[in-house]
Amino acid sequence: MPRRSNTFVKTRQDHANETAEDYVEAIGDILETQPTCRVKDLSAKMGVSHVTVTRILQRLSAERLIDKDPYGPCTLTRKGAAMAKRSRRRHQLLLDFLLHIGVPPTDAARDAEGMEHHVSDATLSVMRAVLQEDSNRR
Amino acid sequence: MPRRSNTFVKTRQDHANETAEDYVEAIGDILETQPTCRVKDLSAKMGVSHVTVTRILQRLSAERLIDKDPYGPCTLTRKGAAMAKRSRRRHQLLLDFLLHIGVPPTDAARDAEGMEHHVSDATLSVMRAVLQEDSNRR
DNA sequence: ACCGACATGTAGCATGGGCTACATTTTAGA
DNA sequence: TCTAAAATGTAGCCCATGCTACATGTCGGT
Repeated sequence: MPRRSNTFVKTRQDHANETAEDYVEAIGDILETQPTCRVKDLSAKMGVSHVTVTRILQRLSAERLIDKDPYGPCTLTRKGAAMAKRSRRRHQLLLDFLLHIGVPPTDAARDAEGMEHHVSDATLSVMRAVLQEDSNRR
Repeated sequence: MPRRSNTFVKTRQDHANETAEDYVEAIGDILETQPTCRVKDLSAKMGVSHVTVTRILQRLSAERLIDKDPYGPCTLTRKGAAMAKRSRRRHQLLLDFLLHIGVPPTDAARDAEGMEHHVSDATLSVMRAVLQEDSNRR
């Protein structure tokens, strides 16, 4: 996924980080609705094979974002939980904003997923401000 | 780049399409400011090595998005120009919207780059509507 | 006309994320 | 308890995108 201009060069590392955020967030979501998060839960949620999930979980584990034993469920470390929380907030704010300006829920949900990793803090702040302003107004 | 939930599974194909759009749009941009678009122009603009550009241009050529001879400059085919135009509009609309709601120009530019491929037509329509509405209002 | 500098192409490697096929472990039910 | 099904892991493949190092083509100036 290339980026234009001298302002920003996207590396594989960035890419891997996005994936990490996606998975950590997904794990967080799952752990809110059920006691454990298993490979099969993630493969269902992410729409990929269990093999892909397994490999990615190995990386997350190496990066100390999750704890996981072979054949066991996974849990978030403090670090992982923090990342999940940040990611979740960002995601939620984006979704709220899209809904607020009138995007149909289905599209808003999909777009929020995709845009999540590409929205700067500056833009998020503006979105938050717009939401607050308009909620005060009524 | 994984996607969540049953609603959407991102494939390698999607990925390649994004890259194609990015490059075709970049070629279009370059051809507006200079008579020819060369590999080195693209590698500078995209921030990658000339090798990466060369390989991607081969794919674009195979897909009939560009015309290119070895060691020569590249031009957009009708198909490529159409894709570039669509991409450009989308990009511009997104950028205008971000600026409109008050995102600082530098951040807006970066975010528009990243979000471009993740914003649905539904959301773009809403953004267009917001822009028009507010321009009428004043 | 040639030669050197620059542009472009090619070989070959890495990494990430996708898969199928097969191996192993867990676990539930007979 | 023991065995079959389900879950997970491993081997090994594909493709996209990134790179460096090296090979080849182009072009301008002497």
